[in-house]
Amino acid sequence: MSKNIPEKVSNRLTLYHSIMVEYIEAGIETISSPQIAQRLGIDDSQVRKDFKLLNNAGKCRVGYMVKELKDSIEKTLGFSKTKDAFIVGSGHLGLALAKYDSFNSYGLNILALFDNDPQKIDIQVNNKQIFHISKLPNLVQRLGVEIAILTVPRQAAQQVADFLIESNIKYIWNFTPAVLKVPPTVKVWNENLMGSFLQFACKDIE
Amino acid sequence: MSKNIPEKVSNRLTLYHSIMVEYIEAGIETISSPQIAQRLGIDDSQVRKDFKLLNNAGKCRVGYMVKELKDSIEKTLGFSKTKDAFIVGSGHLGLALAKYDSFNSYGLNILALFDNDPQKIDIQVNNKQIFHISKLPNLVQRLGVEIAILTVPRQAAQQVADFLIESNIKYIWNFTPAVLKVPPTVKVWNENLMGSFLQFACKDIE
DNA sequence: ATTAAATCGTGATTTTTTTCTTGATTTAGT
DNA sequence: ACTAAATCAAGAAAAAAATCACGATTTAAT
Repeated sequence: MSKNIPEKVSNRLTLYHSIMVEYIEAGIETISSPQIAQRLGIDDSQVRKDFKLLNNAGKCRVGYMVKELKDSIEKTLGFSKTKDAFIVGSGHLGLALAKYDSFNSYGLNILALFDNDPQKIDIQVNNKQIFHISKLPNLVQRLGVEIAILTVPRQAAQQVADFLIESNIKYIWNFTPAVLKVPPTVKVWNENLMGSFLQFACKDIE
Repeated sequence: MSKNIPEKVSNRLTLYHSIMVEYIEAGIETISSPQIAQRLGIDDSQVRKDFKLLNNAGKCRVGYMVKELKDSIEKTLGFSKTKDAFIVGSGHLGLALAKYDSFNSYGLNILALFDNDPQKIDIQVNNKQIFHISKLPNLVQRLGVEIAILTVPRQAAQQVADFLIESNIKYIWNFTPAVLKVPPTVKVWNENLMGSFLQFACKDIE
């Protein structure tokens, strides 16, 4: 783990992982690189190169063991390392993410949500409580949480981010369209929903 | 438009766009490549190369006109081209996306939602109606919709995708973790939430 | 007017990523 | 056993992306 896997590779690995899950459900034990490549529309040597990173040898004329591949991907991407996180902003998106149980299988554990709207406080969402944002610094410290998932409105994003940083949050997964200003000690991942989609949609929709 | 802008560039362009919006709100009229580069942690020549694609000349010692840049980005990424879409799957994520008004400013227009749960039918979400999935083929044809946003559970994903394809949907924005099998005439964009995040989160969280 | 600093534009360089190629290996069929 | 087809492995080549470097230009300061 932490071999500093490039983003593109990590992306492909999760796609491979989904295919492995599907194959296991279907009771298929081996899979070949051309099979995977065709499914994803990429080159089969690309797939083999990626698997090389996992130190997972295949067998000529047969392919790779599905179960082993799945395990290596999980190990490499750290699915089993639990990563605690808070969702900050309990609007539609925040609530949807709180209810999105798939996060758990990737090791992302949502502990609680926050909002500044008094109406939302103390509501339970998928067994997670919504707290007033003022409670955040204390909970960050007590629970040692380093990751915040930011789902507040764009206008509030920077201000809330500043507050998170003050509260000692180290990683911000930014679902807002704002480009946050942060010190170098804090890492931001911009989840740029539209960016990639526009590319996809505009390539040939004229 | 459709200069076949690489995904990475398109991603950066949306980030630049957000910064432009911020600058306009702040009443700042010019912006320089080092300013932007520092904000995003990238090289300033990279920013200039990207702007080169927009045919938007800067001025030495001054920078670029914020308003012009914003307009060029919008034109290049096709914000003004309305792209109609259906949301298929009215669970938490589908509903959250239906309520996510930012889509509109990028030209993505959600016309309606679909589900197979009779309890959800006819509910209005952000002025969009939820229809039974059986109504989809007809509406695709009548409204000429080509894009579907797939937010059903993983187990149902392939089956629903097959139905969409039969119904003549051409672009699937796939929010499920399933890797869909589609014919070459249909394009899938996998919104791989966890893929990129894992990379971000695991790089130094050990 | 002169100088210094900031910035653009762009060609060259480097790095990264992808694709191509070839040889070795394994399996299945004859 | 022999042959043919599928597949992996790994190095070479090509393509794409990012960074570097430097001359030209503009502005501000002296």
